[in-house]
Amino acid sequence: MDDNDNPDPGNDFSGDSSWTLGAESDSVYFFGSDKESSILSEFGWNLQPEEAHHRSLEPERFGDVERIESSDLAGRLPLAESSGLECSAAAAQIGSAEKAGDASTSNPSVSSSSSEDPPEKSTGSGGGKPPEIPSKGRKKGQKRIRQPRFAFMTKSEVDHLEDGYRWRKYGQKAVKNSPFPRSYYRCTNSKCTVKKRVERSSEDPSIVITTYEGQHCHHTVGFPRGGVISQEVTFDGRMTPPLTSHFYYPDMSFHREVSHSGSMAQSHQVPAQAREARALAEPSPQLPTDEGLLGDMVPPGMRNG
DNA sequence: CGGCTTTGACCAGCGC
DNA sequence: GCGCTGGTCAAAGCCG
Repeated sequence: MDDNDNPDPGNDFSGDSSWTLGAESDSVYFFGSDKESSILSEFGWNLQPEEAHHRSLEPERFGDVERIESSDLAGRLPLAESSGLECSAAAAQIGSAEKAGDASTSNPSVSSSSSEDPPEKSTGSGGGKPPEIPSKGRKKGQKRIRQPRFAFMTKSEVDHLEDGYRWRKYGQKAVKNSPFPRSYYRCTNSKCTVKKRVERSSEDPSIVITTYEGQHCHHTVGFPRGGVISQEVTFDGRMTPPLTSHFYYPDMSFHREVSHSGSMAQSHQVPAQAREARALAEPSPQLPTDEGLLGDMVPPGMRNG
């Protein structure tokens, strides 16, 4: 996208509103604009510039994350848990609400058009056909539909954090401006379209940036590999280091900072509105542990299990 | 043998 | 229109 030597426009705080606070974040938290301070303070956030900078990631990597205009905030916050939705339907429904500027949540293509649906692989496209068709799987002309994402940073020595779900790696790419490759994972559940990207921060190699896309439509499988809770907690058999993650919930429009010190229940600086939204979506602040790491991370609206 | 990772190639989107 | 980059595919190989 940008040149290596060219300072990332996203990192340029003097730039305009293209900069967003959350790595994955939304247009709500603008840097370098009046919007920023007003909205942040409205949410009860009181970020110092340095802190904000510290929290920020390279936005260019997350530019495709759903953006939520502040005016749309109220409508997006109570992204209710759609417990009854089918896997693909749930994903498609969410996906349909974004990307397109129209943001009309009533997309009739809900059940059929999600390009992220399993059929993409199993049926058509490159799947069973001999390499006759030049296109490698994706239907041509069909827009890739992005599902809501959220990202969080975790100080951890292991790249792939155990989160209770099983993932299949389907790709790895070198990323621009980073010596570390980015890995692409997909949920092994055939009906689940959730993906995640894992990469290390180029600025702080000890930080793992995990980006989830989509919504699980099933429960965790427990902790299959090793049977213990998240690797970073049990790493080396002890609770070291005290993990700190920064969460960015573009869809929820709030951020949460969690200290992993035994319990992950500590939340700081959660905007009041967001807390309200959370309260609406989840009856109990104490999530059942069978949700695994994700259970405590994923905003209620993004879970569907 | 099934599941998973690796890896090179392909494709779409975006900025210039 | 072109080039760059991110994202995905799928064949091949590895491993339990």
